[in-house]
Amino acid sequence: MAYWLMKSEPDAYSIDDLKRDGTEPWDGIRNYQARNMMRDDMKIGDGVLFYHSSCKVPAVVGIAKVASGPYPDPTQFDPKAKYYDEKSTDENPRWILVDIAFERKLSRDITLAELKEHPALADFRLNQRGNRLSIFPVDKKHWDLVLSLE
DNA sequence: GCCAACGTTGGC
DNA sequence: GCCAACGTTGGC
Repeated sequence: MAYWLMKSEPDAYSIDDLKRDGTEPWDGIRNYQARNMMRDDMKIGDGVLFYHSSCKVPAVVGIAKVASGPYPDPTQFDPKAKYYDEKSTDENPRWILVDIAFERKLSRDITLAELKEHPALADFRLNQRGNRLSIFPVDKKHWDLVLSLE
């Protein structure tokens, strides 16, 4: 079983939204590296740290899991959707996603500031400069460490 | 709102 | 294939 971190802006889609919905197609990802991970590497049951980005207090706020295999992001085919891609076709879809299922909220938010303070997390991807990727793999040791702070 | 990082686009 | 311009992400 592998572990991942997925970012979401809480104004757009928060951990409470995922709790309400239960399962959510992770649409709107328009970055090839992130797409490739969803398409090739994420397996049903993998653990996901749910992270709130671009907000007042960036933090890991919950745990989710991968809930489907890869399939085409439907928003790429909808001309009215924000994520419409005119170059994408049914035969050759460009954007692939997986479903994410709510598991639980953390008993408290683990803030980015707190993660940065932890010496053993210096090589955690979230703490590194220029980290813009919205999905990335998490080492088990980092997964365990982050959750040990809860 | 600023700025650093970095991905994408398009001219050549 | 190079690289400048531009757009986006995301912390602060």
